[in-house]
Amino acid sequence: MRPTVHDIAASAGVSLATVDRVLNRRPGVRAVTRAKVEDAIETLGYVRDVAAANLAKSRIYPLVFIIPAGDNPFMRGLEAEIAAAGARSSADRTRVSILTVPAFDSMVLVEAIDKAVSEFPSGIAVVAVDAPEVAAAIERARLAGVPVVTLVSDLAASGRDHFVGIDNIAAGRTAGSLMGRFLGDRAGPVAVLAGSMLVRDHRERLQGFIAAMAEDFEPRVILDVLEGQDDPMLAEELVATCFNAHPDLAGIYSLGAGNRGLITAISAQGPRGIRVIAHELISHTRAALKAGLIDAVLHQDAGHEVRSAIRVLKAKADGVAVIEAQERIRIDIFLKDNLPLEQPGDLPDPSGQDD
Amino acid sequence: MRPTVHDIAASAGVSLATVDRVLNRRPGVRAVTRAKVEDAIETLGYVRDVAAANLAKSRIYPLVFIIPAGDNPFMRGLEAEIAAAGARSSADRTRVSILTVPAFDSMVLVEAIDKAVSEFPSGIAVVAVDAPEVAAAIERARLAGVPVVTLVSDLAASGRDHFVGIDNIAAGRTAGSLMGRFLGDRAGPVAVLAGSMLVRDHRERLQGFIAAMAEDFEPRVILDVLEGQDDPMLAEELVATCFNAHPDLAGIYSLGAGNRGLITAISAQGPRGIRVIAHELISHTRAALKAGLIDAVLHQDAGHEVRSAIRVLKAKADGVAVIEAQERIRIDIFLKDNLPLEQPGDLPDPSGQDD
DNA sequence: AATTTTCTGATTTACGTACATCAAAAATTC
DNA sequence: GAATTTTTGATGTACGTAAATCAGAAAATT
Repeated sequence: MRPTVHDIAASAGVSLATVDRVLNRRPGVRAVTRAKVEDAIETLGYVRDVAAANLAKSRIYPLVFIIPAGDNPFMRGLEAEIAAAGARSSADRTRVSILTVPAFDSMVLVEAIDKAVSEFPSGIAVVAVDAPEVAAAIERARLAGVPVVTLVSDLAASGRDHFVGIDNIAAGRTAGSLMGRFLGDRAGPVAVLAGSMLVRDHRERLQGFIAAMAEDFEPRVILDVLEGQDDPMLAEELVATCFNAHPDLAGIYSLGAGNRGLITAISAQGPRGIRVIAHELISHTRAALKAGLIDAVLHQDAGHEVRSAIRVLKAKADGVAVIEAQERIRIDIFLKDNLPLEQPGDLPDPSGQDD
Repeated sequence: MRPTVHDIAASAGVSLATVDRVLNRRPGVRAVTRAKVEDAIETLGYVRDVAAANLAKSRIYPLVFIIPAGDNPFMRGLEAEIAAAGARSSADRTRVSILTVPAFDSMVLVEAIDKAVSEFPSGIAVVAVDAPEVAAAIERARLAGVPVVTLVSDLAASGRDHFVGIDNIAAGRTAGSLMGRFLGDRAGPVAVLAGSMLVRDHRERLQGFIAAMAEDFEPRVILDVLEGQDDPMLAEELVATCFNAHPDLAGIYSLGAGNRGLITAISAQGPRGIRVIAHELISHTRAALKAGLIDAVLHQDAGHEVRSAIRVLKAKADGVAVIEAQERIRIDIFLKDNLPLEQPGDLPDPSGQDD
């Protein structure tokens, strides 16, 4: 049996109340007594029974998720996963709420963070825009004692407690490596379609992609990045223009959420054997993968990210360690041959694959 | 606040004791009264607080893992992950024990299962050999009321409650698809190195590989499968012989655990531009991937599988539902560009990436 | 109607921790 | 050494559920 507070008290030769004072950092314990207790805790290997503690405290963890608004399918899938986690929330003593803010707008995001902090939640998860004022807001949250994790897109030099998301440089490198191999000897330049260079994940993917292409597949021209603002119409227009300007285009890497526009533009072209690698498995990319319009899709599992964010925030709130390996988010690579089954519960988009 | 048993009792107009009898299926409740209580449960949306219940029961879950012995690095990594989960076990009220049995030996496996069942654990996780006698043993476990999950390798038509592992047909298809694309126009046959056709996962990978190659990359000869029994020496010999017999060999798919032998044989050959796809990211395949000897590694995360098996067995023991998406094991695809960092804790092998 | 059997209620203890209160003891200050 | 302050002990209640006991009520049987 694992030791309890009673065992600690007996072993240290003090009362239960004193043990409690030490454990919960309550005042009124002499340093020598505290040391005795901590000694007993150490030697007996006591670990607090969190379930019992939470029961006694009847504690709940209010968590706030701040994510971009708009019709970005990945973000809507993320929102659905957050809601799904919220529906299960009674089981893990957590209550999640969702705040949506306009995409790529750091000032509104800052306001949202400050507002969330003012209600002293147990933790905040935020899809960050990479700007100094956002970092400052997160720093304020930290000072207020509210743990913050960044979700999907990270933030340079901020005090966030943890980043829940994939290694986007590695994702870009992977895309580059696959693109290089898929192209083989085929000549022609490669285009890159992004959402915005204001978000760190897009910048990092681009960086990784260019680096991998340069290292291993030398004489390959990579055209200037097309910024589609994750807007289907704009993305379609940019891609179509690019097709016209470069009849010998060999491949496209779509690293943002402009996939609907991309797919429309490709379909309109007819089969030209262009290699296409995209991000996020949603209904459109899934269909395009099956149809052979897209060769590979890199993916991050929104459900896993949400559950991971919740676990991490709870752990930070309790001041306990997380299982690092469990919280590392994978870069999933999907070909048409390893598509997961579509879940009935998947509303518009999410692919439903997880930890 | 979520409703408690007291609320149910009040709402149904019965006593706490009766509610308890209904909730825990104790005898001595008339059908009409039971209906009243269940009604109240339904309308109030009561869900039992598992933490409090476990506290009251001071219940622990003894779980048994039965895995192959021998120096198969993946299995040793699995064992390490089970041990790691065991070290954390106090937190989740579980106590795991490990039984190792000779690989590919169904009779010994049957004995091990029967022995485990005889001690009435809360659940059993077993790396199955696909044989009828094993299925029968699992059926006996079921009849004894012990939940069973198969781990890594599944079992045809058995009463196992759940399979924790990847979709091996999809894994084989993915390998085929990658192989086809990586080869491009390069001529020459493709070899397949397996461990044993006695385990279902190897059979299914082969099946998927052949199917994908046949469908999408038609005129490509796939040589007869080499069965290396997951033995480094034998595997090396088989591969070397194959090299000699087929100087124009274009690719190798290693779907079992014979990677050390494979890598030795490839290194001995010098650079011949053969495309190699292997399974399981362990120290050898990781090094070979970095060195360019292997092009891609398909992987299943042992840590995730162990945690998933524990979650599922606990859920089955409690008779509650699992989060399906969380328990789906991914097929990880690693290129040299998306290798996860090596964890200091990774003893010989496991790659440490998870849910 | 009397008896037996089956249900139901009331109550208590327990799980491991949190938290509050009040008294007693020890240490500190003057 | 007396007064004060700080530290410690003892005790009780609470969290939500499990499980047991015993008495009493209701139903079924005779």
